[in-house]
Amino acid sequence: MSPASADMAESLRDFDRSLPMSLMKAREAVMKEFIPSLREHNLTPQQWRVIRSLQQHDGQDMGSLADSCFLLSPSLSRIVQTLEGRGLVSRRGVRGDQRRQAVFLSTAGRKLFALIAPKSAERYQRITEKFGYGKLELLYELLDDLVASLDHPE
Amino acid sequence: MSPASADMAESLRDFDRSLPMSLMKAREAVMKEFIPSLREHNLTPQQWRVIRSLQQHDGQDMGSLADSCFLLSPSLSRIVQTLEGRGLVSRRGVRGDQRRQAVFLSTAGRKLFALIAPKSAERYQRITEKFGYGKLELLYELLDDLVASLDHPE
DNA sequence: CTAAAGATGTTAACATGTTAACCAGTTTAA
DNA sequence: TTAAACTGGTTAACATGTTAACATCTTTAG
Repeated sequence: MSPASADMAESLRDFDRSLPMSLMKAREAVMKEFIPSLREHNLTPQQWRVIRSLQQHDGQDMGSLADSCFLLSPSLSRIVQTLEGRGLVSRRGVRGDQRRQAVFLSTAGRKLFALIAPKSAERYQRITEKFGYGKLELLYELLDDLVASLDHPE
Repeated sequence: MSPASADMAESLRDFDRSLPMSLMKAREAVMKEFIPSLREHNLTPQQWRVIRSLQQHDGQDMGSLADSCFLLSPSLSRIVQTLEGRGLVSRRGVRGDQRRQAVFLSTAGRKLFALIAPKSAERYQRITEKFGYGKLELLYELLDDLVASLDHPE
């Protein structure tokens, strides 16, 4: 093997220690706690994010819903269509701007939220206990800090 | 609004503060630093993970490759097929066990790695500087710790 | 007022995530 | 030894991630 390629291999972090990888693994581990109860109700994590967001602010348009759920518009379009097909949400044009569509949680959607939310809260509680409240807060801070550091390239 | 649903909404963390969400946002922010240089060479982050892993341990079989890249087998199957089609990797049956396929980086694959790796290392360097080495190490520790906490449910 | 620019969403196309089903080769146990 | 169980890997089907193209409606510049 040439010295050049050996040097380059070493200049990269160990494979199992790359930052995106570690963040992904942590996210997977956390999600694993929530996904089973969502699957019982045939919901994906993304669909659940949309429902949760609507529960807090009903009638958001697609744009703000995409922002609050951290989803790209194409994904959100499909997800809302699916939820609409299942009767969990409905849409209505916004008067005054015919481009906008406001999305509303249906009664069935609200019922489903009420069914899942307690379990979800319980899982959070368990994670907080297992990991430690202080460390969890520290982790949130570091993550926010990291995003802020990278958001301002100048 | 009924008191019950209000309570449930409050019992969940603020929407923009859920743990999987924060981890995902941080990962997105970090990936944003690397994706452009990968896209210049028509590589996805996952394809790059496979190439990096092979650069370190050439000739891994699909199973260990999936483990080291943190990919599920179906995803890896497709990715290796794509890379094979582009002539970046090749496969060979393992003598002694006709189920296993060993994957090797081709000369073209090694060349591509050598082209991208320095930029990638440079990005890591920039991230470390912007965020701070100490905080980065602390973050790694917390993430590992979190995964370990959740891996042992008992 | 009207054409250009901008905003809001959707569709298309391709890659990955995820679960289940499946196939072929290997190991194990009766 | 041979059928059952296991292992390594692929394929299928559906949902999402991602970029680009597009259709509409709205605003704005001239």
